[in-house]
Amino acid sequence: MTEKEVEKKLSSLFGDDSDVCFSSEFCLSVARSCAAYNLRRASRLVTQAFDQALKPSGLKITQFSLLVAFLLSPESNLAQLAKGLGMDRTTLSRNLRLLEDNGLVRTTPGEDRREQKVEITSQGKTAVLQAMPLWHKAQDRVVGILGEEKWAAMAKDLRIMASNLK
Amino acid sequence: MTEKEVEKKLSSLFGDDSDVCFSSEFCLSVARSCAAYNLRRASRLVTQAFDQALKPSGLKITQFSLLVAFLLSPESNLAQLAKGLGMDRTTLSRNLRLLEDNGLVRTTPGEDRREQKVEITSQGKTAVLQAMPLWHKAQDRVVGILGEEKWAAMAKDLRIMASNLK
DNA sequence: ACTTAATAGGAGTATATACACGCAATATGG
DNA sequence: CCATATTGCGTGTATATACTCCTATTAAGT
Repeated sequence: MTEKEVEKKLSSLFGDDSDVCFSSEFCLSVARSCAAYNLRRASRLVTQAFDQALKPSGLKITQFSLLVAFLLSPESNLAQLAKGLGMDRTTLSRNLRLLEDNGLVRTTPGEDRREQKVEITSQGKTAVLQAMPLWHKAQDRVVGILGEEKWAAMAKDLRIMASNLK
Repeated sequence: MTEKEVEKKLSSLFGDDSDVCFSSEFCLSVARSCAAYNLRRASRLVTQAFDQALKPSGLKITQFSLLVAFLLSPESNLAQLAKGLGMDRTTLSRNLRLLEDNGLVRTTPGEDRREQKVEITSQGKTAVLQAMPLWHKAQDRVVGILGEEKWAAMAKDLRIMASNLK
């Protein structure tokens, strides 16, 4: 089947919409409005900014965030943590193993022997302390783009979106 | 060196701040304000929502976005596209290869024989057409959380952040 | 107590992402 | 014209992410 025949078949299947669908205007409106595209792009760029800033500490922003999360919820098991982080359980497991291999956290079985409890090590604490001023610098830079107020509003809305999708 | 000795060393290195730094209050304020954490979490959850919705089409939201981007900028080479997408050049290359392996796009060398031009195939167009109503459904669901207006404002701010970090 | 849920977590596989490095083609300065 | 710089892109490696299936442990129902 030639390309033109396919085009005709598409037209018969989807009607005149198929032309509209491939128009620059339509594609542009999809790209500009798409929640996933806009969030993912910003997320990529912000992640890069933080990772570059954190480089001297040897941590990536994902790892820094995890360590702070462990400090915040030392009693949680992995599933609870994953839920709070809006992250798949298995993703957390794997990110965790990396931190463990680097000696930043320690995992111990809970009383319920199915559970794993996570403890931050002194090495992990040192890393967080080293990273903290670097984090501040990146945070100031990124937040400075919109200004404190707008960022606070966006952060609030991001949390609302997250809590509605969990 | 025991854990306690490490704690003491940390205190002498960083002063009283090290205690403050590990307090729940402080960690909570970091987690609540961190641009990377908040964006990444929302991005993960929104991505999951779109991926689930798009499942019947066989596309992930990343692939759908790329196809729409190719439709929008058929003249761009990979580096230009990557810049527009706020994505590393090599990431785009690899995501592209996947689409090519699945027959959704075709790459041809440009006149400048260093360049690769990307063309969407008829199979790719069919996939986009199939995915479009599914995308709409996910988009409506996600945007509905905040409402059209707030989402439009957030999308605008996300673009501002992105353009300032590129 | 025994059977059956339900729960906590890991392993296999696949995609998404980026950095460091290297190669080929083009552009540029002399 | 040639040497060098620049540009466009691929590969190797590492991390981040999630889905599907699997095992071990505990909870619940009878």
